[in-house]
Order: sequence, then C-alpha cells, then structure tokens
Amino acid sequence: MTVVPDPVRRSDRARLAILGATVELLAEVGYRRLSIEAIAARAGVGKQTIYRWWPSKGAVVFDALMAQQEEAGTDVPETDDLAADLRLLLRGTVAGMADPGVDATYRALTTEVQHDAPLARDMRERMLGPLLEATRQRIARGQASGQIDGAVDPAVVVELLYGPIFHRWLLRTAPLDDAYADALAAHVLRAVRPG
Amino acid sequence: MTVVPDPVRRSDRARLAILGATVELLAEVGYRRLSIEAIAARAGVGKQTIYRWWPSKGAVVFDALMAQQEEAGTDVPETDDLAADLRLLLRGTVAGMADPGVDATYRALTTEVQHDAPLARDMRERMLGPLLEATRQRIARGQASGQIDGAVDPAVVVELLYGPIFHRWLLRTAPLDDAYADALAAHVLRAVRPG
Amino acid sequence: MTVVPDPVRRSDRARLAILGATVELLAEVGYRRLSIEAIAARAGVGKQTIYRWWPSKGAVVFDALMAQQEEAGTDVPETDDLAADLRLLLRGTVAGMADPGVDATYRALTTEVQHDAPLARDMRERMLGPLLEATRQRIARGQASGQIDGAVDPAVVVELLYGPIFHRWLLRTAPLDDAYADALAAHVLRAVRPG
Amino acid sequence: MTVVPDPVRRSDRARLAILGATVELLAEVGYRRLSIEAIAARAGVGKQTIYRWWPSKGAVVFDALMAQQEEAGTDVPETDDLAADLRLLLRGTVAGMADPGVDATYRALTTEVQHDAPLARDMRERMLGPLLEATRQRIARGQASGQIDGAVDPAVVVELLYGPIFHRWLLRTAPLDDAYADALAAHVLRAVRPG
DNA sequence: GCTTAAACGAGACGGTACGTCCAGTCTTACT
DNA sequence: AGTAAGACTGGACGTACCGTCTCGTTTAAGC
Repeated sequence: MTVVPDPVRRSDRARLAILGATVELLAEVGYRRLSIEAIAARAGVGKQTIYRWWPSKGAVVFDALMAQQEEAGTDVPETDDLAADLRLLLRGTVAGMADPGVDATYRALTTEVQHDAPLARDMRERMLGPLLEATRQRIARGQASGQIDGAVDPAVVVELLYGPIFHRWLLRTAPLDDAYADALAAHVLRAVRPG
Repeated sequence: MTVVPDPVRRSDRARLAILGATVELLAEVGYRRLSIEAIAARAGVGKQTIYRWWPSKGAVVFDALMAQQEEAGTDVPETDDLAADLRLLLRGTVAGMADPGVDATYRALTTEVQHDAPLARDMRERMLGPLLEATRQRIARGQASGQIDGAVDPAVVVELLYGPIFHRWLLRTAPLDDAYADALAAHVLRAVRPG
Repeated sequence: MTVVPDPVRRSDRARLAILGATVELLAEVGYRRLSIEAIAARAGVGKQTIYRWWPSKGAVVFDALMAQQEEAGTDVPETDDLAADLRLLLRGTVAGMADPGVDATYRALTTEVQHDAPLARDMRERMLGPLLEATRQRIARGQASGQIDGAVDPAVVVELLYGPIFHRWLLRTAPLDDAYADALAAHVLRAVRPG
Repeated sequence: MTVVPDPVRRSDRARLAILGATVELLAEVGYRRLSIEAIAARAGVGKQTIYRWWPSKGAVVFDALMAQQEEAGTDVPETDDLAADLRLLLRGTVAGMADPGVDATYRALTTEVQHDAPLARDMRERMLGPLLEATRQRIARGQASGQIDGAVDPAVVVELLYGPIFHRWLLRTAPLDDAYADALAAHVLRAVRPG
C-alpha cells in the first residue's frame, strides 16, 4: 500500500511536455518568474499533474536540467602533464559557467537548494557528487604516481580548485576567464607539488 | 534634480522601526516567508513608506544587516606566525557561518543578489569588498616581509582561502568545522610558502 | 465560445456566502465603506472568487438585492376605484423608501449606476422595467375601461406618478409621507381624468 | 475664538487655482477619478490647503460649479400663454441636461450628496431651492390670474414638472428630448387647468 | 471486449502577498 | 500664520500564483 501514484500509469506525454515547457519558460522568463501555473498552461497539462509527480518548482527544474544534460558526461582530464590537466579542467569549468543559459539555471538551482533540503540532496548526489568524486580520484592518482605530494588531502585539493571559481562566479567579484583559470591552476599546483 | 525623495524629510522613526521589524521577522520566519506586508505591519508603518525608500525586500534586509553589523569591524589577524594567522582567520570565518541567524541571512542574501543587480553591487562594495581587500593586504604584507613567496598573486590567495569555505558552506557538501579550517589553512600555506 | 467561466463549476456555497455577507455589511457599514476585501473576509472566500463572477462592487450588491427581493413580486393595485388605487400605489412606494435598509441600498444603487453602464442596464431591465411596465399596463387598462382619458400617454403618466416621488426622495427636498402620496395621487388624477 | 482659519489670510491665488484645476480635471477624468491629490498637483497647491478650506471633494466640486454658474440666473418663463411657458420651461430644462459637461457634473453632484449631508444641504439651499421656488411662484401667479385651478398645490405641481424629467434623466429609462418635454407639459397642463 | 480505477485536462476554490493609489494628517521650510 | 511640498499611517484596490479540491474524460490493466 503506497501513497505514491503508480508509476506505471504515468503519462509520458505529460511528463515530457512539462519538462519541455519548463526549459522553454526558464529561457524566456528566468527562474524567478517561472510559475507552476505557467508551466501547466504551456504544457497543456493540469496543475495537479505537476503536483502529483514533483514536490516543488525546484524539483521540476532540476529534472528538466538533468534530462537535458544526462548525456554530457563528467570527464576530468588525465595525461602525464599535471599542470596542463589542471589548466584544462579549470578552463573547462569556467567556460561552462560562461554560457548564459547554463549560468542562469545553475544560479537558480543554487538559490533554490538553500530552502529545499530534498532538492539540495538531489543536487549533491546526482550533480555535484560525481564531479567532485571524479576530480578527487584524479588527484589521488596523481599522488599514487608521485606527481602530487602524498601529504595533501585530495578532498581539500578538489575544493581548492572549484571553490575559488564558485566564489567568483556566484558573487561576481571579478571576471571569470581563462587567465583566471590559469592563475588559479598555477597556485593550486604550488600547493600540491611534492616536497 | 533627483528622482529620489528628499532625504531631509525622511522619518528616522519609521526607518528604524522598519529595520528593527525586519531583523525580528527574519529571526522568526526566515527570509523566504518574510513579506513587505508583515514588515510594515510590525513596524507600524504604511507599505508605501517602505516602497518609497527601498526598491526591494532584499534591499531592506541588506540595510537591516548592515545596521546590525556596522560596528563589528573587519579584522584580519596579523602576527609573526603566518600559519597561526591563517588558521585563526579561517576558524573565525567558519565560526561566523555556524551561527544559525548569520547562516540563514547570508544564505538569503546570497540568494537574493542572484536576481537583483543593484543589491549585488551593494553587497560587493559594502560587505564583501572591505573583507577581501583587508585579507589581500594581509597577504601582500606577508610578501613584503618575506613570509610569502613574491610570485604568488595576493588576490588569488584570498579566493584560495575563502572560496573553498564558501563552496562547502553554500552547497553543504561536507561539514564546516575547525578541522576543515585548519586543513585548508595548511594547504594554502603550501601554496604561498617561499621557494 | 464564452469568456465567462463555466457556470456549472460555480460553487453555490461561495455564491450564497458572498451575497449574504454583502447584505450584512451593507446594513453595518453602508455602501460607501463596503469593500470587496471585507465581503471576501466575511464570506470566508478568496477575493478572486468575487472578481471571477462579478465585474464590480455594484454588481455584487445588485445581485444581493435581487436575491433578497426576488420573491417580493411587483403588484400594482387594480380595483374599480382608480383614485384609491393610485393612492395605494403611491403610499406603498413611499413606504418602501422609508425603510432605512431599502433607502440606503437604493440610494447606493442609484449612485452606482451613474458610472457603471452594464449595471445601469441590469437595473433598468431587471428592477425598474417590470415595475414601470406593470404600472403602465394598469393605466392602459384604466383607459380601456373609460376611467382614464384616452388622450393621455400611459408611459408619461407612469413617470408623473414615480418621478416626483423619486425627486423628493433622492434630493430630500421635502418629507416623503402618506400625505404627500395622497396629494400627488390627487394631482395625477386631475391629469388623467376623462374630458 | 474660532476654529476656522482667518478668511482674511486666505490666498485668492490658491483658491482660484484649486477651483480652476477642479473644473479642468472634472472635464478630463470625470468625477469618479478626480482626486484631491490630483487637484492639488494641478493647482500647484499643497493638499493641506484644500483640506483647510473644504471638508470634502464634493464641496470643492460644488464650489467650482457655483463659481462657474453664478451668473447664469434662474428664470422661469412668464407670458400670457401658460402652455407655451410650460413647454419652454421644460424644453430648457431638458436642453440643459443634454450638455455632456453639465450632465456629468450634475450626475456626480447628485451622487455625492447621497453620502454628504452638509453638501446636500448646500445643494438644496443654493442650487435647487431658488429654482424650485421661482417655479412655484410662477404657478402661484398663474393661480392668482385664473389660468391655473385654485385647488392645486403649487409645490406639488413643481415636482410634477421636474420629477419626471429628473427620473428619466438619472435612470436613463428613455430619451430626454423636446418631444418628451412637450408631452410632459401637456399632461401637467391637464392637471392644473381650472375646472 | 468490458469493467474499473488511475491519471488526466481543466479550472474553481481559500489564501497570501504583491505593488499602486489615494485619503486625510503631520512636518518642515519658505514667504 | 498661511502656504507649497511632500512624508506619513492606513487601507482598499485588482492581479498573480500558491497548493488543494472537485469535476467529467481518457486510458490501460486485468477480468
């Protein structure tokens, strides 16, 4: 006996229309002025159908984003040249943030998880987690191969890489460009070099 | 010729009541459920008086916070022991975020500046700027005294210090405690040490 | 294809509560200080529910009155004694206006139709029309039976009966009592008598 | 010791500007959307100056109208031909109502006096009274000269003349034109003819 | 193939808050 | 003292959405 609707009966037509309408409206009016009411109207769907399957506006948006990006896999560069790898990683990260659509939605999502614990959990586990873990493993393998000092904590290094970019991006304290990515990579490199 | 009402005529009674009510309501219901309507009611003020002087809820909250904290000056530790100074700085930062009231309001503010450019500017210039600049000068003086390598860029170091904490705090990817502050300080120290 | 919401879905509970609250509030505070907001609150109804079904405050009040009075049918006295009939008709009219509740609401309605054309139409067609027409037919039958001169225009006579009362009532130029009703009836009788 | 401001100090400039602005705005936006605020702004006058000298919006409008019309004296036609006099009187009355500006303002005034007793008194005494009295005297003189039956009450006849027009005008139950004026005059004539 | 229960579209409902407008009062500076 | 200016408290406006709640209407599973 479950309280959740039988997933078998779920209308795929409705689900896709909702996700599609959400993506469209996000682009048109932004997250702030996005309303469940508008999504339902655009998708040609009753509001109840949205409330039946998603607990909040944030959850719909999150699913819409995940659907859009599920093919774009996480890959952390890994060659013999650690310095080049770090530069490449950070330049890629910075470039991703530069896309206006991506920028807007990630800001919205970051905003939304501040007062939506289940969504925050989803974001951590399905979005952030895989990326941070992949990066941590790259650092750990760098230690194993002697390119990185064994004393450093890979988890800390991961945040040394992404934290400053996140800070600068979200608070817009300074431009986020390749020059900054390179400078940051160079400084992190100093922190992890052996000896 | 200005579009803003003559500040001379502004009622200080009303201004202070609004700021006070805002602080109270923030503590009681949180930023999300804070409404202009409720602030006006609590302050015994017409809504128009709020709209006359502030462009948005975020601006009121920002002013309320600034009023509360304007005496709490920014001070970056500066002794002969660089390592101890960094640990102290980061422990202090982490401790500040731990206060539930501070935590909630800074999250709200960070959220709000994402769709409120003038407020973002205020936050950068009046709140973040002084702190980041004071920290940058501490690093620069460390270079002048030879404790820090002359090749590092003080501005990048500032973000190496605060970025990871900000990332962990806002995204709640891991606990934010003294142990983490110390570990982070140690890693940044590796990045800036001479040689 | 209609622009009006499907009447089938309309909640009778809400409709009756609104009409009831309107009648109550009219009695308590008068038309002028009657607000949609207060009606909604008293009726335990969202404001939108009122705006969904009525275009204006006046329309709500009109419906409330019609609901109250729809059973009180229009009847124009008709016996063999024309003079007595006219006296009775005008005394009845005067008496109706004397009730404080009726007085206040009709004044309000008369006021409101001055700047609300659709409401004016409703008032004419659903409220005034039937009364004036019934009176006109009484006069016409008086002509048919020879009690009234065939040369007079029944429509003009109708206004000769109600016009002076309306004028004295609305402008309060003089007391509106049975003596006046009788005097007026006598004068109109002079105007319509055969010969 | 009076509570009323010393009339000596009253600024005629302000008074005239207020009355003028009121007339202009009445023509532009109508009575309903006329606000004290707008009058003050248009007249270049502080709101307090209006509140100091007039108790209500209606009073300002009434004064503005009286100022406009104080020269247009009341004159009731009086020749040897009673029928022609009555036709002329009613045609003139009907024609006055036909002017859009006059129509709008008198409707507004009639509306306003419904909930403004002092204004109602003013209207009765300074506007309606003289006209009704002049008409009554015309009827009385008609009796004295034998053109009108001595048994009729002149005051009732006055209302027999104006009441139907007022009714038809305010409620817009039928067109108000010369034909109606003539028909009405003819019927009233039947009521007052000797014998 | 028929039944039946769910999910569906539609949209009304009770509410909350929005941002605007104006009323009528109060305050300040100027004339 | 009267005035122009305009800030003040207060309160209603009409709108936008919220999340819940019926309504019939598909739709698809299981009898």
